[in-house]
Amino acid sequence: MIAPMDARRMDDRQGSIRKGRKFDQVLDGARTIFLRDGFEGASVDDIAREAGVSKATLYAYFPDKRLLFMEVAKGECARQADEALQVLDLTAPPEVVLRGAAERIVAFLSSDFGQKMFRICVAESDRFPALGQEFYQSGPLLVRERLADYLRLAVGRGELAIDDIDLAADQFAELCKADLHARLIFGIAAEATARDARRTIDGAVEMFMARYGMAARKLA
Amino acid sequence: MIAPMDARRMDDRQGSIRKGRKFDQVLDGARTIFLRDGFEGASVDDIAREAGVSKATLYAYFPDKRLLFMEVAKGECARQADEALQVLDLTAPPEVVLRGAAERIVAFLSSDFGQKMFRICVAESDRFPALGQEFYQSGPLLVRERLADYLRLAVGRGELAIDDIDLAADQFAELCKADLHARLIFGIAAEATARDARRTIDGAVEMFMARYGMAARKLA
DNA sequence: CCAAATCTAAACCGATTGGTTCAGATTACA
DNA sequence: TGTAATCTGAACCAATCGGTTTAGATTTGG
Repeated sequence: MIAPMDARRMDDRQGSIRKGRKFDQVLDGARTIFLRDGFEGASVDDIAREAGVSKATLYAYFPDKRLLFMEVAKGECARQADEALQVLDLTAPPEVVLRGAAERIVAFLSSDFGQKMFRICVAESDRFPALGQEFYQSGPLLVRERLADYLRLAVGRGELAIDDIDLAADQFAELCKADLHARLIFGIAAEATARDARRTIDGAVEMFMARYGMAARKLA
Repeated sequence: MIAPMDARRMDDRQGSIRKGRKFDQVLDGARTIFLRDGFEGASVDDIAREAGVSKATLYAYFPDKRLLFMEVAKGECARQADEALQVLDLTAPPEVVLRGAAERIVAFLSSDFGQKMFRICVAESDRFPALGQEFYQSGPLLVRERLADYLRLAVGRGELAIDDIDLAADQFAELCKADLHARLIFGIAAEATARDARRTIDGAVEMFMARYGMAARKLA
């Protein structure tokens, strides 16, 4: 039951709203409960209990439930994005880079955190617009931008032929969901088997290369 | 304020649980409120008021809120699916058939109903598993099956070359979401412009044909 | 026209919620 | 040490919720 709060004691404490010493406890507890029960489903009392903090303290840090959730979501998405899209050798052939990217995307979609956060943000994003936008920007949009950066690189190298880079990036990300995402999100499958993942990833890479690889250009 | 309840007075009244004359009123009211407020967000009192019916009557038809929502979702999804995937000339060239299918898929994703139902089902599908499964079966799965049927046809005709038909169908459906679905779902864009829709649809058809069209086979 | 089926309105229940308040304990800091 | 900041715990609030009950009105069909 010991929360892993290692290297984040005095880092991102810029213009935030914290005042005291139990800031991290609150955030950790909130993350646990929100991920377990969703946004509406999570009660503030539960969060305070899990955090080992009085409700008064919690409300001293975060003026309301939404702000608290936003903070949790923001931090966690940034963390996931950082540690996911780091170690990719962008000089490798497109098939290799794309496969690596696909593996990371699939891993995120399949993860417990990815699924629950997606669910919550989708659910709440019309009565709570700021949340949807925040998630979109630090999720799908970020992935698209990184992918687009690489695609531009590969096009410059003559490895790929793409006119609408943004569209291509979105298409690839979307292909990585095929058959997997819906089954997970709607609870048809509890988790993605390695076989399913491989099938989707292979399919995505092959399709992308068929469309944008240089081999196809011989026909044009 | 007159609900359009035309040709469904004495049709699907098989083994259901109705007893009286205000069945349709309840369902119509429930649909309105559920679509406006979501599942958790909708209060049974609101539904009864909108339906012009007492709460006691409502509970005489539907033992609880979930059953009521399931009935609404089931009926509405079936209706949408029927009227959407009907008028397609399957003998036309693949580019044409696929474009037609893509247009319908995009239209559904962009529709108010499509968005709200998706949101609700995603949100509720882990604390309410039957709902997620019901939606998956009468939504994504149904689309995939119809698409797969057509693809098999086209492959038999020698117009396409596909080994994993189910995967191809999923890929196509997924490509139709590129850049559109996320922006709508997370409230970045209020609605899809005709230009955006065309871009996504063209992109999906071109990519699919590049991968599975007969032209590509010349290389293998 | 009467009796059975259906519907109504409103009161009611127990539970839960997000959020507030406050007197007093604990901590940090100088 | 002393004082200011921080934290506690529990009581409290108003509101909302899904669902039940009941006594009586309305409709239906024979």
